[in-house]
Amino acid sequence: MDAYRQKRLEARARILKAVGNASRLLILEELAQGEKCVADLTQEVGSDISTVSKHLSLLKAVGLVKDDKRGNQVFYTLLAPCVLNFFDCVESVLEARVQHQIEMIG
Amino acid sequence: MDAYRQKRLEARARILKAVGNASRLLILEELAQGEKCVADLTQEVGSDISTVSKHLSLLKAVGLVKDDKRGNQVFYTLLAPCVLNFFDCVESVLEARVQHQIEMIG
DNA sequence: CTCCTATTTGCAATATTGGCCAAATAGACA
DNA sequence: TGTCTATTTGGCCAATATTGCAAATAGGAG
Repeated sequence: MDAYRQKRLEARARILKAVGNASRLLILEELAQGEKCVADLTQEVGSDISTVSKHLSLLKAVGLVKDDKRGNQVFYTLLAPCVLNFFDCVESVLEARVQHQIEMIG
Repeated sequence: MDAYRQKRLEARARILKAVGNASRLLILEELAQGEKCVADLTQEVGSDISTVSKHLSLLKAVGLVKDDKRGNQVFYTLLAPCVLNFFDCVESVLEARVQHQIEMIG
């Protein structure tokens, strides 16, 4: 495999890995409704605020969200609405698997 | 957050996590062209065949691929063509980030 | 059955992740 | 300036993930 393909795969994997975590998935779902500050998201996620902050900085690093500092709060915005399509696809995979399991039983 | 939402997020995250790995991403790209056996995929990935086999069993466990044993070979097939849309979305995120960096420089 | 090939599984080493706590930073406001 | 609030960063630990090697398994051919 050539080095270019390798780099491209790694770049893609980095983004997908960022989405592949329950807490970050929740954050993305929340941000899909509109911008929110770290404290609000922390309320939803239920982890320590420092943990949520790190999740957000990872999402920002891969380009999925952007931040906007206003006063002493930081508001995060979803930059890639297409991640919502991810969710649909993933949902269909889940349903297909359930269907498959039903067939195995029956 | 209610327990149902938690479970749903974890199930989704499990699938997305499976995609968020360069080797598995390569495997999925290869399988998008049609079914392949473990040895063929190993050739592409460049890791040990046991490693590739483990990647495949993970992809199968989350329902993204299925396997079909024929003779002494095992052929894997992509079950969720919609993951290809992931790739488009991820690509657009990558491009947007590059664009953003250009703006920062300029 | 024996041998050969393809794949999977078990194990151990190493790397990465996710979490909390504590400390540092940044901004608002007196 | 000092204090309060919001967020980020650094350190650390436990849990999980990734990998390769070696051994086990499964199927085809002689």
